Amino acid sequence: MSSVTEKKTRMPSDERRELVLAAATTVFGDTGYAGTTTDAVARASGVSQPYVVRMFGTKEQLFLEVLHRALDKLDTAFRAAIAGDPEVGIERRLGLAYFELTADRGILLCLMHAFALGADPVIGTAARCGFMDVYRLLRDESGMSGQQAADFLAGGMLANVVLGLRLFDDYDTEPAVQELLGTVFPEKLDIIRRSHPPLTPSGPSRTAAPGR
Amino acid sequence: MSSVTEKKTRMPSDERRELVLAAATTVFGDTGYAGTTTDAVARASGVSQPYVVRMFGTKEQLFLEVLHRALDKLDTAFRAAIAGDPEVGIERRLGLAYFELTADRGILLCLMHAFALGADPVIGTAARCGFMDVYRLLRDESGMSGQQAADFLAGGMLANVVLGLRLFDDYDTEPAVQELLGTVFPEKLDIIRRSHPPLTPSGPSRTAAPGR
DNA sequence: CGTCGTTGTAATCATCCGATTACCTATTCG
DNA sequence: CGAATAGGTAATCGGATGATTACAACGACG
Repeated sequence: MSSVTEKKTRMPSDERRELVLAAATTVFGDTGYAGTTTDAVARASGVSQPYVVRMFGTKEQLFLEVLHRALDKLDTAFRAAIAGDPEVGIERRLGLAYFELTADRGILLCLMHAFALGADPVIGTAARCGFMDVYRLLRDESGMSGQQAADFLAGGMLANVVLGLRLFDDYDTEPAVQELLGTVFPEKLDIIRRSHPPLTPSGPSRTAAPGR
Repeated sequence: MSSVTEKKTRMPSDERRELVLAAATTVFGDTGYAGTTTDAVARASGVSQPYVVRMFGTKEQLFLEVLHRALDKLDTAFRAAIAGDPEVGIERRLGLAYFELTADRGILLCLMHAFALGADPVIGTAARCGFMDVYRLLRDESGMSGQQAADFLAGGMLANVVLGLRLFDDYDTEPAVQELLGTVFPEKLDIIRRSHPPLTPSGPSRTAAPGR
């Protein structure tokens, strides 16, 4: 079995940690917090299940790190947009920043899953704080009014739902889906579409790793 | 132990079934599909765990029934709003209908959970169909344009997130929360607030039932 | 009354899954 | 080199959980 990426030398642990976090983001995004097993994260990362647990201590803490990472990326993207070219309207700048985030489904889907778990004492608290931080960022540093910020957030939430529902999978067969997606993503629709290929029954094959 | 609702006579099974569905809606809303156990649903319903399974066959089928019930209530409420007083603008009529639905957190939260599970072959399919049915209803039978319908949906999604996050719990302590909620729920804010009391650490005590 | 379908439960099973333990291997440092 | 530390896995455990089975209580009907 000669994989192309076969390595004799060991990967630095920081790098491996980030790799696991990225894989965990994808898996948690697809199956939610309670619905994903640490083993699934391990397989998606190419490491063993006990190692995932030992790296993060707990599945809950792993999810919290995934959540913080996602919120960080959102924060970074929005701040860059706010500091961007003032010739372009702020809403469009933010919208384009959001579009770039959709390239990684997991980031936005993990946020949605967290936003639906407000009743959880730990995850809910973190999610509330993160959400309000985003709102405050939009309202206080983008020059938007509270109403504008809320409207922008609302559009983002609809976009998240569209991603979570995998509506793109029905784009070709459902006219109403085409119309809706056209208004939710008025720009770059074809690009987003290409980065969200339909889910084949067997799933888009990632690198296979032996089971538990 | 003389409970007030102590009954000698047996409850009709249709009624009991609806009771279990309502309880399941609340529990699934709080902890999501994968995160809730059939035992939790049973305890919230006051019946035994095996009975819940036997009534619905499978946890998955139970959730599907909960989902359909929620979509039905949404459909019914929106159709009533569409047929309502034309003196009032359609958006306000629909908004008020949505407000009434918030009285039962579970309905909207179950929808959100389902909307985030698009990758699930069974639940995802049902969720996509239900969501698009709602969109088509708004676009085709309310007189709204596709853009209006999408905007209304976006506002609804933000409202759902606000409910899922339990932002009302922080209303008194966070000024930004007050401002945001004021713009998300421009009407009846105090009424919604009263129907969404903060979650005490031990949880708002429902009727206790013996564990498994 | 007796029997039969319906409504419901207690006990239990088989599986899954997060976590722990014990162990192995690479790398660093004296 | 040789010991020590960090990176990593195989094996396994214990509890949770969805589902099944066997059985009990109720109620209608002859």
